[in-house]
Amino acid sequence: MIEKHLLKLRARDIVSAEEETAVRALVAETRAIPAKTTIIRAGQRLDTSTLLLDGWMCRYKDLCQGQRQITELHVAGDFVDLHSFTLKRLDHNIMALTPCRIGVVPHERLRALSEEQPHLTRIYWLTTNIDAAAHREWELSLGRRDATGRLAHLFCEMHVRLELVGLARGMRYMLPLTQQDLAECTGLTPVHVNRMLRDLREQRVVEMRRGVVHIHDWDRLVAIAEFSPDFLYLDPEPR
Amino acid sequence: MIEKHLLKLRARDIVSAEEETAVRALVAETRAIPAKTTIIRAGQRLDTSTLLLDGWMCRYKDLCQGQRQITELHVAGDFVDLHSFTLKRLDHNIMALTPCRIGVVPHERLRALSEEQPHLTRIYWLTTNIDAAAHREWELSLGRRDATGRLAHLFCEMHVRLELVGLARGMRYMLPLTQQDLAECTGLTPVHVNRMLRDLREQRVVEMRRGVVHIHDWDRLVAIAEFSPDFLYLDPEPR
DNA sequence: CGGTTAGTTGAGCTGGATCAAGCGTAGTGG
DNA sequence: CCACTACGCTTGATCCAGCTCAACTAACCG
Repeated sequence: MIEKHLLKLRARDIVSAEEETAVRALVAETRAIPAKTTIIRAGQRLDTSTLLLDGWMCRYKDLCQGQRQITELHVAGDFVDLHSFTLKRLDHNIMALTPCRIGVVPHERLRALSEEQPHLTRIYWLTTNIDAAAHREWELSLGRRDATGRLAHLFCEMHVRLELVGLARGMRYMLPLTQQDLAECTGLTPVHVNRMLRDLREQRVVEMRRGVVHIHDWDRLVAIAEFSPDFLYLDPEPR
Repeated sequence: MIEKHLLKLRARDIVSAEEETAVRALVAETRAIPAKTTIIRAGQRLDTSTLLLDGWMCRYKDLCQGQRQITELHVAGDFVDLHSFTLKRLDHNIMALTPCRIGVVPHERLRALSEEQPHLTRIYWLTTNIDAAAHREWELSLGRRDATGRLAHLFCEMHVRLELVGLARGMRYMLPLTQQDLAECTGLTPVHVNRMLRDLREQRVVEMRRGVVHIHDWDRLVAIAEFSPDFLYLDPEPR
């Protein structure tokens, strides 16, 4: 099930057979996580990182009156907190949105990798930089796109990312988020998310029902979102 | 003038004398940049990175109707686009806000460093992860803080970051941004920024006049911003 | 079949946007 | 030295996208 992770890496650079072996050797154990569990809290000291093998997770931050902002979504194949290897503690929480299977990667293995595998280290460095690019794209959404644009952009982004790991079937994919979750991604209220989803549905652009997104008109969706996949860095290049 | 950069690194980990030599050897040439110049455009292929020695720069993204979002501010000592080493081209533009002096760092030197200096590589990886943490904090601002909170948070963040490199004098520091620039950082309009600055001034919390920020009441400012410096990772730890 | 959670809709409100005008000051050129 | 210009700051009036509050409905589940 680490296959999805390898698909992600290979979309960005060549991974040799030996490197693949090194990647496979990272995971010390796998674990099941129930839905709606916060597995990592901000500030907590960490000595392992989490590779998401199956399910959906998110990073989020809270303000003291309970307002929550989800800063990134994670799908199977994502290294959810690879950055904790250098940061040692996180500035955000990590929560399972659905039941998940994770691979636990001890930091000492990453450290050994960083001493012995400079190329693979650059690839992993790259993946954290791609995470940051997604954060920037979300900053643009939150700061400058209107409500419909934010939702449309999220649907575009997730379509491309899921297709990459084989989790989209044509113009349809699973997105097991509630409207509350979508609101926390987009900086809106659940009520307004609901209305904007209705608009998009009535315009026959996208439809989201019981955790399934169905894109009726990709071009219109891209136009509404002003979506460009550049920030996902999907052209493999030697690093 | 690379001293400020070393101050930043040493706030996060121990940098040995040899490593310091390696850092100093990164800069191939220095260059002066006039104010209001976009030095790097999204998509452009890069083979050098930019170390900001003096002045102010920002990363920004545009939507097609001209709405602009600044995604991060940079001060002297920051490695403005270290991430271009692994990304090869950026998803955002980089602009000088003031006249700047920069150090040009060829990617081949970073590549050699990544082959020969695993510890320093981890430190630089860390600094790009701290950049990402700042992006997350801005996502929280843009998504969930109100206009006053966003401005207050920006003033807190810049105070801490400037103090670190010796650019704050007590509760006063230079912030050479126009109200238009502040609006592009905070996802607001210049008019609304102006009004919220007036509020903060009349409440005797902060004052910003002709590019100088003067904090009258740090505790109130922190409370309005719900500011915590955790996302800046200022406790040095071995990586 | 009753309880719980998520989605839907309506009515009214408000934070921040928009539009427009005026002001202060630094530079520029005559 | 003053007129002129340009740019950034300030303020007022009005508008609207998205929020709040509240009630209702649909789906799921033990």
